[in-house]
Amino acid sequence: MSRPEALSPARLKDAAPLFAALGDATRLGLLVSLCASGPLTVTRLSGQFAVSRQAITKHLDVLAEAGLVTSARQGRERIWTFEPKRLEDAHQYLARLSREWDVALGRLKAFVES
Amino acid sequence: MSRPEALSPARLKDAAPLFAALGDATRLGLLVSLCASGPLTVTRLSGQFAVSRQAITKHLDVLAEAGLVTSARQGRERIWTFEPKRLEDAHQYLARLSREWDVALGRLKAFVES
DNA sequence: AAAAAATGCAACCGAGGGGTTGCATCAGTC
DNA sequence: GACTGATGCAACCCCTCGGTTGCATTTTTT
Repeated sequence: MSRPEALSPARLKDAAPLFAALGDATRLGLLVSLCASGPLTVTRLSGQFAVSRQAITKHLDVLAEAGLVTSARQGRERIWTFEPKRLEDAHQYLARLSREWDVALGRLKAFVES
Repeated sequence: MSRPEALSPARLKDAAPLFAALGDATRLGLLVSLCASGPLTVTRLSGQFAVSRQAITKHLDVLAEAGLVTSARQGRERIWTFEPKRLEDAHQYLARLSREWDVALGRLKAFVES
């Protein structure tokens, strides 16, 4: 059993694809759009970017694979929706790293003062 | 003037490379090592991973480019140190996105109730 | 001064990422 | 049923990424 805060290699393998999905300006832009304007279709989204609709589709697929968006067919169009859960996961990873660093600093301080 | 919380395209262009640097399991592992064990050299770090020293060097260069680590020559070796500032930046980006979403939800709620 | 350790530099390689274009398909609309 | 709009699918292209190997360079150490 590992503490829930531990940053095990297994956790890293889960975190990496998540951050990778966030590591593209167009994809971040898509998330912002979906956050601000609410659920949208591909064609509507691609109107806001300088790339083709198919390129946007691929980006949305990547975001969906990472769990950052979901989609649902509705008649002849597909609606894409932002999914805040995974964003919280990403936040947790960063918090854990940060905490690990603080702990290390504490150890160093204790060592210097001893 | 844009509010400091706004997620402008300019901010996204800054955030994307940062998240991209975090989007690799080996690089996340390097950050964890540097956090937990304190500043280390390349050879010492590469001992903990299954890839060559040169591969680790490239990863460290990527992390340095993103501002997540710094390095300093010391005699015949180079010491790599974790840099917590940029991690805080990443955290801020996520928080802004999350907040934007909450605002949108609030608007939706107000609309439904009107 | 010679050997050993730590790093730097450069070329190369295969896979995947981001983008495009063209065409097929499917669902409303007149 | 014919037309139009929104997607889906597939092939292709170029370039970056992660990784390798081989060798040069710089500092210690003996």
